[in-house]
Amino acid sequence: MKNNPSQNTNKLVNSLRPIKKRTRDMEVIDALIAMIEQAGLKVGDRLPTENELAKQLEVGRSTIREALKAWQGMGIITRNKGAGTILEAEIFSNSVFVPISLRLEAESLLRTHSVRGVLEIEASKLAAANANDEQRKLIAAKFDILIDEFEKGNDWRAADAEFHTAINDASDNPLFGQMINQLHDVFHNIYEEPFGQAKLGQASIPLHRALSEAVVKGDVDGAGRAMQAIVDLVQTEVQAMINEQ
Amino acid sequence: MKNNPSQNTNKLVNSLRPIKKRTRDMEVIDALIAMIEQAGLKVGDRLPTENELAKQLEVGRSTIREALKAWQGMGIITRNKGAGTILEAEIFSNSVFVPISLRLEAESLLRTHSVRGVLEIEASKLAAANANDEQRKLIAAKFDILIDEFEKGNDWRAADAEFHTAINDASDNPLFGQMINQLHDVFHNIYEEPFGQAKLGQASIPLHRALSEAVVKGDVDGAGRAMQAIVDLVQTEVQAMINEQ
DNA sequence: TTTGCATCATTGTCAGACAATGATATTACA
DNA sequence: TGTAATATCATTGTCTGACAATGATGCAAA
Repeated sequence: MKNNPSQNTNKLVNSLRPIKKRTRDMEVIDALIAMIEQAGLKVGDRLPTENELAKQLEVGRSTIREALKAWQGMGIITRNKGAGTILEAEIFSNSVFVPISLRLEAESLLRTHSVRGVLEIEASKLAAANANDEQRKLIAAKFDILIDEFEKGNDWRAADAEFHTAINDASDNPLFGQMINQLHDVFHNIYEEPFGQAKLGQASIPLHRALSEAVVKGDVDGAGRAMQAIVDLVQTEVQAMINEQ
Repeated sequence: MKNNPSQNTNKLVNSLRPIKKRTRDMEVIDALIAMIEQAGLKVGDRLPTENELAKQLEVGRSTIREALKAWQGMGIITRNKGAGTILEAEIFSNSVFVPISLRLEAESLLRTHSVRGVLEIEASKLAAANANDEQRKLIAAKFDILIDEFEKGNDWRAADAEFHTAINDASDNPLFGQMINQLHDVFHNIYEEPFGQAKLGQASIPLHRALSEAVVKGDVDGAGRAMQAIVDLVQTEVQAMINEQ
């Protein structure tokens, strides 16, 4: 083996970062983000039509369409033939999107639930530690609503979601809430397909009292244990449902 | 207020699920998935050209392009002008995508790291509990490589990634590994932009020995503690880097 | 062995046309 | 007057054909 320059050049090359290729529709995306920020468009608002955008940005309509298609794939917008294009998610100039793919199977029910459980337990502990007075009051109030709906025999799922959202918001790390919500959606997408819409978690509602109280009084370990108990109970429900099937 | 039917209809309506609108490019996507599964295409393989796909599926090329654009937005494929379209992620007929949005800022560094930390700690504990002999051997071997590279002063980041991947794989829940990897990517995307490519985590490498040993010998609590120590150390590094800046 | 060049294949962009559909206004009818 | 059917329009979905821009490949030249 002779004197080989490739080793040296490799080290040099490794210190380089790939040059970003900027295609036209990336610039369209940037322009759209700027437009949305400047116009103050909120979730649910309608975007300008494709033709308007094309004329304004001086590009072809197909280019606009391809850019919008990428956003549609990421769930940022929805498009309706005959109607228009609706903004579905908050978007900022420095946003980054992380797509995670899952396979929809019975087993992934347990998997998503167990990952979500880990995150929710941590978020509960953080909430117990970090929540301010206002947030603690909100959590207590959401719990009252939840237990009220539950005891009246109403559909408590919306109240349950609000209760958990209040806790996740109080964790001081919005990423927990985001990921938990996404996993929640996936979870329900999975089990509603093959299993119909069972009210999973019914038995765990009474356990929420301990969670609420622990978070409100700042008992970090207690919050963790309470949430753990809820997660465990739901898991046995899921397991039973899978076995039945 | 007269007899109002909306209350009753609401209850009925709530039990319905939205009908999925099937547009043409969704069917193109389905056909593509079937094609990829049937042809056994792997990550890194090239897809047929747009013209071929259009002719084969008897749709216009623009329809093919829009379908591919959606996949591109989700990171499933990359497309290169002049070259072709490359498969970048495994894809299955029952995959579902979870997009998560983050803002690129210093604080989200800490946030992503803390969420990732929670997941990695749990994955380490699961690995200690569930790994089979083969996986334990692999983890030990990956650790040897890592420490070797580290002591030689080489770039240890690839070895580090392989070590953690071995642990995550042994957790028996692939979702942990998936989400951890995605967060890892986000983390590095964020900090490489404003901070250059610092070798974050350098000081934590020696701590990996305790983690490796605990996982290999099945010490669940020990694995959790070791991973927690690593996470904490990296967090202080990140915090210091942010403060410096 | 490397460099420069010609050629080809492939994706990117554009324009124009028509179809399909949702929203809205108008009309007909009870 | 209120409701249902209808007509009209705006908007997205799809197709066709064309050309531009670029990466890959093979060949010749240095």
